[in-house]
Amino acid sequence: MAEPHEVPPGRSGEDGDWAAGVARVVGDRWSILAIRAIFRGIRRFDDLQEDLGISRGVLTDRLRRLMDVGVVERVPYQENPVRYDYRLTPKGLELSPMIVALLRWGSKWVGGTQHGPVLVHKQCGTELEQGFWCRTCRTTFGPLGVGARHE
Amino acid sequence: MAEPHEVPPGRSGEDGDWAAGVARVVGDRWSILAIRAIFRGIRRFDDLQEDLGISRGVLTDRLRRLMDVGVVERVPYQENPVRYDYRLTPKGLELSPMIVALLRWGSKWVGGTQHGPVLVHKQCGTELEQGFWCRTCRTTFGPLGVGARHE
DNA sequence: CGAGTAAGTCTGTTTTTCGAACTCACTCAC
DNA sequence: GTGAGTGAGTTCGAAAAACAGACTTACTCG
Repeated sequence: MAEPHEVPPGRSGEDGDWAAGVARVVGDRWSILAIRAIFRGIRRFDDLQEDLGISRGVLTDRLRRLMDVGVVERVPYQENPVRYDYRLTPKGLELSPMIVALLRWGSKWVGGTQHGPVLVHKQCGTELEQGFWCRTCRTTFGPLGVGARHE
Repeated sequence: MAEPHEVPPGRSGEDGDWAAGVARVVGDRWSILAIRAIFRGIRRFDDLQEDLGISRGVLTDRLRRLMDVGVVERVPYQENPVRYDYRLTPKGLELSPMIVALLRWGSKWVGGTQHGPVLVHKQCGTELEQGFWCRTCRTTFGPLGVGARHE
């Protein structure tokens, strides 16, 4: 397997905004794990804290950061006293291809013997494949079929 | 848009190995950026250091870590003195769906006005789509079509 | 009243991260 | 054969972030 040089030319340093924005989301271990936890339906501060095994201060900070970036939102589910649900915004929900890619990669390469849950097409139960799809050629393809074009 | 609860049941804390393994790869801002840089063809220590704008000590550490995990390998391209190319292993190359997902998400949501390079199907130049593919139904689908099955 | 719950904040200690300078082993130009 | 350059690191002290766990606030329920 060769490396696909052609993916994105230019210096990484140039897109400081890309790096800055994306790093705030996947730039540390807790952010992705938190997104994954919310993605799977855990919504409250204490539940997240216990599920992740993260210190409360750091969780506060990460959630605040994810809200700043607009990936997570906090909606009150009661007043007096105010209590919140954390949920993914549409922007956050669109991270799912990334989460799924990570989940699949993890279960293939770091799972050891016990594989985690297998992801399937809900309608028919077939194990899903994730890949790139060309609408014109009506075909799927892997990493080596990817090129880049500048706009 | 609703949250897809059904993705992975169980506690996040249970899969300590998943988290541990995966966190070593995407668990900090430099690892993903380094993988992305190598993915795009940057291979040498000094080039990586300049491209990423990372401190040398941290780069040394990250590369070592990625080698430990087996995502990156170091191959000598000369002796006397020994000098190395860093490249992705097959395991590392298979992170490309994740990288691509991140690239696309980033260019949609954090790019601002200037969009980065558009990823295309190399054979025909059509902008690629990334999604989930069901071999049985011969169809692509989005995050809400994903379910989970335990093995 | 006392216990419980939810969502944090606060504190002092350990870990990471940082930039910048330094090392080592070699090559190439003069 | 001396001086400059290169590639791949290592070492240093200072600054930032992460940690566990106790505390706070504001309610409700028995």
